[in-house]
Amino acid sequence: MEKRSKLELSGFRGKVLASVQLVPRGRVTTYGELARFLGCPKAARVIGQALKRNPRLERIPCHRVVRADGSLGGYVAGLERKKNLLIKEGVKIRGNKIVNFKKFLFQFGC
DNA sequence: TCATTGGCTATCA
DNA sequence: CTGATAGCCAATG
Repeated sequence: MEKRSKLELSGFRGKVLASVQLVPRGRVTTYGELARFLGCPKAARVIGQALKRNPRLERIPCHRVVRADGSLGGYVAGLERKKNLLIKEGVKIRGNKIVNFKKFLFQFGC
């Protein structure tokens, strides 16, 4: 085992954070897709934990991560904040869900 | 070991 | 279509 910097996080969290950073602006991903990409499709909940436990909120675009059905899910800084950011990126939102969500969905390995 | 969690799927109104 | 509800499952602390 190599020694890791303090900024490096343990397995799952680190993977999640790294993967989220791969999501370009104007696109969104889901916890489930992330989990599947990491190899644990059922670990979607842990993805959320990792995102909320991120080392730096500004560094991780957690606002680009939403639920599988397009609902915003949750956000440390408040759902309104997340909504606002997504709209700013060009995502249309109705209520607490994304319109044409699949259209903005970013898939890993594709 | 237990409790917690920013979820997922399925089902119903 | 939207929303509300019920089980499930896996990592973190």
